Amino acid sequence: MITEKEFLEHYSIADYDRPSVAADTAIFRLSIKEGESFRREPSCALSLLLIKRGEHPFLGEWALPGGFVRMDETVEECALRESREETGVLPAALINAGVFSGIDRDPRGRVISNAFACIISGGAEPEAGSDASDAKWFEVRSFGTRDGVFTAELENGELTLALRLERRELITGRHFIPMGKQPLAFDHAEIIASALELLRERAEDFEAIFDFLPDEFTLYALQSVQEALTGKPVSPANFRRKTAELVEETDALSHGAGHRPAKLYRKRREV
Amino acid sequence: MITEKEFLEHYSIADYDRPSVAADTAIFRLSIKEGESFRREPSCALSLLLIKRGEHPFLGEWALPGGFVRMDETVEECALRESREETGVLPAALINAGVFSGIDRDPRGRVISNAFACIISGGAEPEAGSDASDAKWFEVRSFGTRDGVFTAELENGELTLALRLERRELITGRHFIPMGKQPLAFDHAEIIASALELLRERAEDFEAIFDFLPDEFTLYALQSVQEALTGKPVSPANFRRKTAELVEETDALSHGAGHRPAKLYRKRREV
DNA sequence: TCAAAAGTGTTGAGTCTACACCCATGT
DNA sequence: ACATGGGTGTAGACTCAACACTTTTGA
Repeated sequence: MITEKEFLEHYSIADYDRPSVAADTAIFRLSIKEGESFRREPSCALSLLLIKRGEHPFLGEWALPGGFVRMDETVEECALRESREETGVLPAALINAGVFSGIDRDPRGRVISNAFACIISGGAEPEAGSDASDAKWFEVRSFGTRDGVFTAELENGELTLALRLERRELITGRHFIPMGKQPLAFDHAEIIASALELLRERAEDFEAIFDFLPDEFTLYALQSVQEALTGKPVSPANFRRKTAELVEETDALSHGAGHRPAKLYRKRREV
Repeated sequence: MITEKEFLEHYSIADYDRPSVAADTAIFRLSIKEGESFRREPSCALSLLLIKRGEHPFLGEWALPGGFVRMDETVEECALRESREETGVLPAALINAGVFSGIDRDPRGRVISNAFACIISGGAEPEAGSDASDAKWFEVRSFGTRDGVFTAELENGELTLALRLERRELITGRHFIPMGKQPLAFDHAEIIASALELLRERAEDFEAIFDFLPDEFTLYALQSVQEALTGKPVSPANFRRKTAELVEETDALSHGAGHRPAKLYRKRREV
């Protein structure tokens, strides 16, 4: 009987065939649309960062930022790194959106991808950031599942990408199956569908919405985030009550809009 | 400019360092404990399948069933295969429990593991199945998080494995950090903690509970499953009402217990 | 006969929705 | 002045936990 030390000395993991591992990131933030009048608060919309592929495969097509996991980083670290490389800042949250391991999902060979939804905090104007590159923010116009079909529209001012996938419940969980060719590289349409649905579920439970905002925010802003993610309007009075225990007041006030100043709130630390 | 076809002809994915990919499965089922009297319905407890490692590394320690993903199967197919190899049946459900990619989690080298919670339907007596092997069902005695510390006890009649991990909320999501050496190989204590917490969350939403039962079941059985997973007792009257829209009656009745027969129900197909 | 589960009804507490209403601001 | 968001109050609908109660069975 050999010891574990001896075993490991003779074991070579490279003797076995193995896939490559990547992390793909669906990076979300809010894009702010100026209000029509000096009184009206700016409204916000969910935006997703896509890059135009500059190399094969899928040259010239739109894709999620992603890359191979290095030998000295975890999958999460890889996703954080990718996200920072593309946006310049660390995301406020990273949500695991599942593994995508279809055998032919990458023409270069067997690549297993771990998908993440990344949230960038503090809204920004469209087209800010690394606009020199081929990265562009796409506004998520309307998305959701109806009659078992998930649809979404991603638009960037010049072009609109329309997604359409069948949503199916299998024993391995929820899956999205492309209905025809999708306007995205690899299986990224499926990843986006999963990430969007995940994000909406979280938003309905008041979970991911804080991550889109700075540390201090008005309740109106928080409500706008939830409405942007869920698509459902809520009455301000009721929203205020439902979030009452999730936030705490600060002394600061938000001045300068054409209406009564609002208290700034902070996310309440769990007890 | 070369075409995609030319690019792929010269691309060799094997030129890059890459990790191995595994799937680890936390396989759950219910174990039935006979009632004390002829009248009392048998009660049930959540059980988890562990195997005693017969080879290095972690020789002799308890671990989750798992193995490397083959080049011709997806991660989910691998998990289903593992699960079937150990139990002889296909699981009723497979729930993604996250990626575990710590750099030193496997002494053989870089191994990234995708974790799954698998549910085996139709309760069974303790020690049934492939008892010749080193696989054993461990009853999950009590588990949960209190004051930021997750604890669980896994017991198999002869021995008890006590888990104790710190639960921390990071920007990359929920993580469990072992408090001292855990009585399981690799990082499997962390995987088990994640899987158990996931399962409990689902059970609270009436989600995973159907998968533990045969197609037709009594409401009492369904309630027992939920109580076993959540640890919280419910009143039968209220449980019945809350599940009313999730199930549909069948014509069959459950006879032979020392009390009034119960209608058998089926899970309602979604509309 | 009787313990146990099957099932129904009810009551009171709490929650949520919708609406009405006043407040404070900056142009 | 006034549009706009900030913020409180409240009636009616709805939900839910708890408890009481009747029914049906097999040994």
